[in-house]
Amino acid sequence: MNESKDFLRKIVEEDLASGKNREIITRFPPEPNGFPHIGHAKSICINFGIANDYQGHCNLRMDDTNPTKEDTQFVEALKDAVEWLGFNWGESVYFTSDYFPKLYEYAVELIKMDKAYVDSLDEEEIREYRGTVTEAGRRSKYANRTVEENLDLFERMKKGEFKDGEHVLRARIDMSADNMQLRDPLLYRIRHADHIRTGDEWCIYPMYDFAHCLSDYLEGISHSLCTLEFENNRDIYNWVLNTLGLTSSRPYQYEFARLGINYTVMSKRKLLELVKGGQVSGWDDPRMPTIAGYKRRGYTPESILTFCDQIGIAKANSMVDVAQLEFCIRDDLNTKVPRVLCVLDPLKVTIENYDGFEEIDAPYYPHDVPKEGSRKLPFSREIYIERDDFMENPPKGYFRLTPNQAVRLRHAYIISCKEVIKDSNGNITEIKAEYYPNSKSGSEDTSGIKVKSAIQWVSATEAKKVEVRLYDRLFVNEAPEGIEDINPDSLQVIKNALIEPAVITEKPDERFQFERQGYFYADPILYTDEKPVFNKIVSLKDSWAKKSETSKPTPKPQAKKVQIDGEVVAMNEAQKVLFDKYLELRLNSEVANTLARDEHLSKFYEEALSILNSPVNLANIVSNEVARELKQMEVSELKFSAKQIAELVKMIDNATISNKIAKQVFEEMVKTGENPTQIVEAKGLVQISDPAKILPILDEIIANNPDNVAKFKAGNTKLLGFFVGQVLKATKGKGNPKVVNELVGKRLQ
RNA sequence: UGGGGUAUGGCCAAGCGGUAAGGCAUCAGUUUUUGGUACUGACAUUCGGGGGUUCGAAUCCCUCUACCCCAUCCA
Repeated sequence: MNESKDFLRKIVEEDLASGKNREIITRFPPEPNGFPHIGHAKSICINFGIANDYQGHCNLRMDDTNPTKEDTQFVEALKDAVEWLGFNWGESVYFTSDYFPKLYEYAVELIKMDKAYVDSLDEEEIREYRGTVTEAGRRSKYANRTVEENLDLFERMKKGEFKDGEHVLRARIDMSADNMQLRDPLLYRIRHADHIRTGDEWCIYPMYDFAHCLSDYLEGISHSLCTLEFENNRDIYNWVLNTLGLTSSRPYQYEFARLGINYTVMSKRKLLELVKGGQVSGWDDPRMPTIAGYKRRGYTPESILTFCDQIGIAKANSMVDVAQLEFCIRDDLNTKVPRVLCVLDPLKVTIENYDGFEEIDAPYYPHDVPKEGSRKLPFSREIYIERDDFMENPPKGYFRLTPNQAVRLRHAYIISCKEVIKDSNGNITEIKAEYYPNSKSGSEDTSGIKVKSAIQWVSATEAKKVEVRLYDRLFVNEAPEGIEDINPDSLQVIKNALIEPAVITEKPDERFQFERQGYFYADPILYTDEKPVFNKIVSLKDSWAKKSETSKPTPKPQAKKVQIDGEVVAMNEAQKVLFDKYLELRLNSEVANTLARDEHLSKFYEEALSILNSPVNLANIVSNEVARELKQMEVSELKFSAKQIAELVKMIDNATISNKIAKQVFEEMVKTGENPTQIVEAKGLVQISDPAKILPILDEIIANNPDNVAKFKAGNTKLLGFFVGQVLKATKGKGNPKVVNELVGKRLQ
């Protein structure tokens, strides 16, 4: 289906193909300090999904290195979430705390290597000494303690001889590193606190940067996949493993963008605020973006999985539209759940010409859902319909019941309105109606009456009273900051909705479509037969509601953003001299500019120029191709020389090869450092300019692509490139593109 | 501001020098006893802006701009 793979899977496939890894082991490493949300679901899908795809394994690991924040209720929630989503972590759940003894040993090892030291600055001093993003930091005076002192101090830290914050263990890296994370990062801190698993066994705890890479290593993780904000931490990740010499079959870290959804908050801190502040009923409130919330609301694991699959994996920060998630759950439930009739806001209808009672056999599933099953729908003289489904003065385009418009009762008869009863305030309290006896739904309908819609209804005496909870988005703002953006109407509890009896007595499912309204879920906690409670999972799409909305205020003005160009740094004297000289050599000013501003490039260019007097072509290839290579390495590391470039350009100049071939040759030179002439000879890359040789190839291509020929002739000139490309491909790049171009143009005129 | 990232339709997202995939949303139309579903069609002459290289650039080079991350004893 979808052939394109995400960049992580590409990396994995390359590593497998190159033999770097034999087995793919990933891990999902949450900190048990909150309930997992849909962002975690994305991470779970990535880590478990990739492991599954490549017959590997994914560890579930609780990253429990901070005893003051973690709690066992969260480890349970995490396990629930993974399990509910359908993934299997195998034998056991891992805990970073299981590695505390090993981690301690590694720390001692670093101290012995003099790569770590005990610092005794206080918190504020440490911050101060770290410097800022623009200023280098300076090393603490404690950094020059001897290895013996450090060993002693660290051991005493472990023994509990010091108070919280008195000392920390730090890596000795570089206090002036551009990457702030490398400014002697903390490895261990003292925390006299009870840990959820180790209790009071430890009073020093490893920091994330130290514990994570080593835990990965210890578990034999091959690919450590995390979110973008850890990009800066990758350097320490590598430093720790490299410094400890843990380099064979070690893990590597790759980062992807975390999930953002509009009208939703996704940080654990903010979610915790909602829970603590009582804005929601708990972590599993159906309005919460937590896995527990979605589960409680009635989302299926499949729908979440599909969603994660649809949004893709990339490195660009993005904000996914909630509509995408809603689509996934609708799409899933559409083919799965029974349709039933429920009236949320009942309006009484008395069918004056109907006496008696009957049970109508009604299928649970519509014609387009291939599932079997039906129930009995009681029908009688008094029924209830949705208040919205009657209008005394309807707008045009209204399909439901009006004084002049009949409507079908779904699965039952067609009725028309005879009289509207109102109370003293003018509110409609009842409709007197008539039914058409020969209009019964199905083959029995011989009435010939055409109605515009069918509406839901329930029989007054048989209907069951149910509570229905309607949820709207928790926030009114597309990018909510916090509780100030909360939607005051996100929860609407309807105490007296009426539902057909089969739903309660037969219980054909726990999820239903209430016809014409949406999908609903029997609340797994509150639901009882005496007092049924349903959560709305999601509305059905409603093109009528959209149409009848008061004309939208936003046709959006949106002028195109004017982009202001910044100042370009001026050239210095030497550069200016070069620039002028290059202009005199008739170089394009942009090329001259590129060359003049880069010392290495200009030197390289001058050297090549001294060998071959072809200033323009040399300049072009140096400022483009050579510049690319020089971005990644020093001149001295280049495998090719200026002399070879001159040789290459010479072949372009005398038309032995085309620019296209030159690129191919250049690539080879980059890899092997071979002489261009040799490459051309060895590969037979001399270009073909003879039309007599090209024409037959072109004609064959034309014959094989009649569609594209037609399109081209119809004016789609973009296809010129297609034909040229095809010919070039057929000649393995040797066709002279200029000639080919001309020929295609002529041939297809 | 130093460093590290990222920019492709309203929202995601493929694409890696040769015809701008796909999904969501939107808009039309067909089917429909759910204003649902399904189906059909429309929806980027252009890839953050500007230059350059090339027969040909979203893709290569130069440059500018915008946004995100890093200065927790959090992860």
